[in-house]
Amino acid sequence: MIDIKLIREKPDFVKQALLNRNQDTKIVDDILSLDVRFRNLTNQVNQLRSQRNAISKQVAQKKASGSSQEVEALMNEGKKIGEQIDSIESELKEIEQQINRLVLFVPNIPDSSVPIGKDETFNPEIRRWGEPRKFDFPAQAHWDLGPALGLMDFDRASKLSGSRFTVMYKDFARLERALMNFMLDLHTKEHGYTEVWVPHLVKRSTMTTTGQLPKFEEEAYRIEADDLFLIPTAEVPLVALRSDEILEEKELPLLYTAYTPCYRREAGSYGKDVRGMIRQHQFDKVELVWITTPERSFEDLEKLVSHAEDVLKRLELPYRVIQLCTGDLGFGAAKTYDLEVWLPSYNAYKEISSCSNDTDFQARRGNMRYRRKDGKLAFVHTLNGSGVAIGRTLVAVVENYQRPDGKIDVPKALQPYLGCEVLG
RNA sequence: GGAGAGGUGGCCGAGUGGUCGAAGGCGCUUGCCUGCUAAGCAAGUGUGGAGGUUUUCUCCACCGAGGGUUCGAAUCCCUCCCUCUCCGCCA
Repeated sequence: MIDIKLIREKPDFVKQALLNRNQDTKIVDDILSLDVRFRNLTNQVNQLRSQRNAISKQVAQKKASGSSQEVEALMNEGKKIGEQIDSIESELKEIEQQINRLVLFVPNIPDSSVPIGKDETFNPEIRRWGEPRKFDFPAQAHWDLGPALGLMDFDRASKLSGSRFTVMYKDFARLERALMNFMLDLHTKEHGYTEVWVPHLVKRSTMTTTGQLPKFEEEAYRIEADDLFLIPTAEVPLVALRSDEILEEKELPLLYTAYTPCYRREAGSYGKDVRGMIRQHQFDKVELVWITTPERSFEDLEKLVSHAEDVLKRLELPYRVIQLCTGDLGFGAAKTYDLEVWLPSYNAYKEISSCSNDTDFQARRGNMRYRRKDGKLAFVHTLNGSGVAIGRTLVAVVENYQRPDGKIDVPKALQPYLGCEVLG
């Protein structure tokens, strides 16, 4: 969440940020009017409390030295003030709850370096790497190749679980596992990340820290009996790992990586990417998370992006980097780069990683602070990025490395993990 | 699922109705001392909010959360949440 003081002191700035995100600004006015009332009542109640505290002190003194009449009078006065306090407090509490609820629905402020635009058509391309392969035979989509090889099974997947699920066998199942290990090894051995193994079911408060709740509850799978949520990304447990803690400046930045499955209801994406395993209710991903300081978080984002890019470079998959404009930015993000890999079946670049600086947005929600060298406390900054989505990487490898005979060449970087040069 | 214990400042830990925002210790900061390091000595050291004469100050809140009793609650009562232990079940 953003600092309520920012709304209080620079409401026009916040409204402009919302407009840049292509969103309604009414929420700012709603919060402002509640806040005025809140501060007004706070002052009233503080004065009354101060009076009551003074009376209570006198009671204690007079009990030892004064007359019982004096004590009686003071106690009555205190009681009257107490009644006034009670009535103001109940109103105050209600207003505070409303403010807190609303503030959780305000998105992060886009960084000043983010281009302004109303939707994804305004996302600038930052750079490209590699050349899309020219096929001298009719290239197939993975949803044709996979089943033809007997390694991908969409029919039985839907028998088991419905749409947007996949079953894989033998070499493709191994490929999934190889990619997982390849990515984790790369990030831990060469990029300095600490591998973490995390729960896949998390509490409501954990999902609130990272911003999935309360606004996007309908997109998450929820276990009703225990009010637990299936994580939509390892970002959730990795970022919240250090919530409600005070870190030392010298231990920052913390670099975490984790492999997890990701579970998404994909509500509202009907008709999108319905073929193959591009958009699934369950997919594997290796996630990268930084917990860092405000001074360096934007530089760190560049590093994080380069770590995700390194995965695609080593797999020799053509990709491009785009920056999300204000209108396309996620709820918690101040700045985001997407990596898009070349997919022959789409004849286009397709998102395979999203890397964001959430600044102090998640840190405020999760109360994640650090003690600076000068002794002051400040909120940390959190970054997250896919390093990268494994299912889509498998698709990219299968489609980009396909051969005329329908089998798949294994990228050099994966050969040690698979122990062979051809799949199928 | 059954039974029990517990949640106090950065950490540990005392504190059962009135100068308790909270002893003590550790840690941290600064100074002194010291060939170096360590140790030692001294002082300081919670967070948040509102206001203001805005680098000095005042007030308020906060001892898991919420309610209650009371003139007054870390302390008493109720509800909830969380953690841990033992038993049962179980990969």
